[in-house]
Amino acid sequence: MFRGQFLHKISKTGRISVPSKFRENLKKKYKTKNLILSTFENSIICYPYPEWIKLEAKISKLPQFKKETVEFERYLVGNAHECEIDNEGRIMIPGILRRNFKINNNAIFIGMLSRFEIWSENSWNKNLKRSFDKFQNSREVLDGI
Amino acid sequence: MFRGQFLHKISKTGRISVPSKFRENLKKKYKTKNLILSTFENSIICYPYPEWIKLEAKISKLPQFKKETVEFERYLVGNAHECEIDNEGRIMIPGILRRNFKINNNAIFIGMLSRFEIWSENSWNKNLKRSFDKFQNSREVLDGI
DNA sequence: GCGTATTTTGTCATATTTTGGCATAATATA
DNA sequence: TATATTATGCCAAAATATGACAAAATACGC
Repeated sequence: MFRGQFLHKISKTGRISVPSKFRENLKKKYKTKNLILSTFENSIICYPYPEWIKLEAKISKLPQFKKETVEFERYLVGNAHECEIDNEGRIMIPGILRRNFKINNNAIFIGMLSRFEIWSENSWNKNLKRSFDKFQNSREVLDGI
Repeated sequence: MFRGQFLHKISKTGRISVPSKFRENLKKKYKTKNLILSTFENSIICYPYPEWIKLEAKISKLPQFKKETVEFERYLVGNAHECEIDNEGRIMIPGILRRNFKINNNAIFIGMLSRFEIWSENSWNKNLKRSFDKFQNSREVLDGI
């Protein structure tokens, strides 16, 4: 499970090291060094490759010419970049994602159990504030399960 | 599988390099350098040659005189251009397609699993905004699948 | 606390990918 | 047929990604 929050630096070439705890989980649970980075709200969302494949299997069954499903596919798959963790434990975040999310210096990794997110420090801080306000509501969701 | 998003430049003569990841996939999975480009919504849609052949097989089973299917066929098949990836990894986008989609300087490649799309930067950005609004909803669709 | 091991970061060299330019070939147009 | 337009092949520059190594920072055991 991916848990917790980590602040890491990005190199000029767009490389950033994945938190070692996340790497450990990837290895043990998923037996992979591969991630798919895609986009969700204001962050980059990272799926272990096997998790993403499950998702993709579903997507590939959607109709190819129906407007809504095509838009959805375009969005989700069109933003999905595969990347491999190197020997130093780093990934390269493609330039286009870095630009889209204005991730320059520091980034924040957020564990989300079966996946994790990467935020620019700025938007995380903004988001955090909003989240705190909403938190009171969203926590009640759990009580319903 | 074709995934991700890539911003590339078009030469004055209409050539553009196909993202190397896409080329890799074409080689491994389809063992071809040939694409069929056609039109779909506001973009150029690109099929690996073998995928296009499958599509043609489906299309040929459609009723031959039904208004909607004929129009669809005319649109998709009537705009289809075959093209080959050259030694530098580039294709030539036929002038007629470039003009139709106002693709001048930059173009964006969008991976769509079994195929990919080429957008002018402008219309992609416009489309992106619309999609963003819908995304929150469409993503929840996945939870239901 | 201190020393050791691990993790994260920085830097450099190399390889790959993308782009630009130009000369020639093919095709269309007058 | 001559001319303009468009397409292709080839080479090299520029931009970007990757691999390897080592320094700095952090975590961990005692």
